Amino acid sequence: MENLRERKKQRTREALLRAALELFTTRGYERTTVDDVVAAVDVSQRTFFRYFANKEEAALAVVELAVAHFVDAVRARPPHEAPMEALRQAVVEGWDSLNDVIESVVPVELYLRMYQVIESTPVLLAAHLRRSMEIEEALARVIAEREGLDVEADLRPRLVVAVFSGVMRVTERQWSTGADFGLDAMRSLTVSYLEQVGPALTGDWRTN
Amino acid sequence: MENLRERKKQRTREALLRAALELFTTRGYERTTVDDVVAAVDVSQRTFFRYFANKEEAALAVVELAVAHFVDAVRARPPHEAPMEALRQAVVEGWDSLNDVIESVVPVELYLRMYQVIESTPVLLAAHLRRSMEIEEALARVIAEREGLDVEADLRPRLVVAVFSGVMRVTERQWSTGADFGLDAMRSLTVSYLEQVGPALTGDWRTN
DNA sequence: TTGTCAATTGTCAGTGGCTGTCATTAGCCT
DNA sequence: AGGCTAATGACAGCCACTGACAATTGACAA
Repeated sequence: MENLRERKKQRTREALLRAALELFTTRGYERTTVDDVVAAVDVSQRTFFRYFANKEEAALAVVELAVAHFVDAVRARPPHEAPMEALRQAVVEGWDSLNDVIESVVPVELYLRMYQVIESTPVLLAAHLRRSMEIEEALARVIAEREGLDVEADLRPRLVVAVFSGVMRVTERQWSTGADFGLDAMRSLTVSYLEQVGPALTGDWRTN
Repeated sequence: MENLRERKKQRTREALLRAALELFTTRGYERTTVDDVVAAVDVSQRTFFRYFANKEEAALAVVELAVAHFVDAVRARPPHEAPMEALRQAVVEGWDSLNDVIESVVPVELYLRMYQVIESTPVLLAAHLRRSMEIEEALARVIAEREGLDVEADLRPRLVVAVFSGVMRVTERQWSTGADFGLDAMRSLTVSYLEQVGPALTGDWRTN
């Protein structure tokens, strides 16, 4: 952010993002045209598509931030932790700092509302899931490196990550459709869901 | 298929599907326009959109068939089996009959090629993943009913299904990018991946 | 068989996402 | 100040998709 030029670009991007999020969360994603967004910022439509590859990208930009934060948290975990435990801890502890990370870009409240829009808009949910798959691949490589394994040769890294992500997705969904929709609620939900994974996989559901 | 009218509709739909699949698998999904497809069948573009909600739906139609077959297989599992085992058996055994199910609509070879197109086309992969989520919800309800539980109250049904689906997705990906791309290869891959889930979740990766 | 009704299809016009191209503007640097 | 380059705008065009209405075609009874 040395140049005036750079600062201006930054400001344009942020303005577009804010306007998009505001419109998406109020009017809905589908019922908001790109023209609506650019009109609010007073730039040409072409400019929008120079900052965002497509409409989806603008909608998912904030989530991307949170995701990157989580991946970093996993990388920062002490190497002696077992893979599953490292993932679990990264989520639980990463939640504390997440608030600040998001707030530095947009109001957390806007982030939360956008999350609900994503979960309830088919095309956005689809894009979100695909992106999650890419993250899974990245996480698998992190885990593999921690354990000194080859991702291509050993199935386990991708498997733990897949299982973990599966649980997280169920949690997310429950969270986004539930009553208590805040960051704290998400953390406690995460913990209780992860606790139930073991029991759910064992054969005897009747004994407890 | 009583009426001539009904038969004609059926034929039009099949013709569109075949043409679409053929073009998607040879020219690629993105580089095939709907106009290309309708030109091959000689109907209006509007007609295409009367049979398929969108371009994606045509691309995913065959996979949908396989998915439905699998869900039925789960429903048919004996009630005394543990949830995870029922899911596992449904996949493994369902594979035998899958060949016939698919062949009754399109050549299996076309199905397999289409599968690779889906996995390698971002927008199709995204749509496929979203659809998988809906299937997961359906499966969770099946499992819950088998066990006499309330899906909303007990977390475990959704959790097993999520874990299982996560593993299946990893398997699919490996399969679609691997060398041996046939139905038999998929079954053996599935088995070996599911065997590794247990080991992957335990903490001690070094002891075996 | 024919006439009427309903379902299927075609045509057309239009919207919205997205891209390539080229001219214009605006910050940068000597 | 003036030339260079990056950012933007303006415009034309492609493609997916939709609504509306007219034309066609099978169904079915008189």
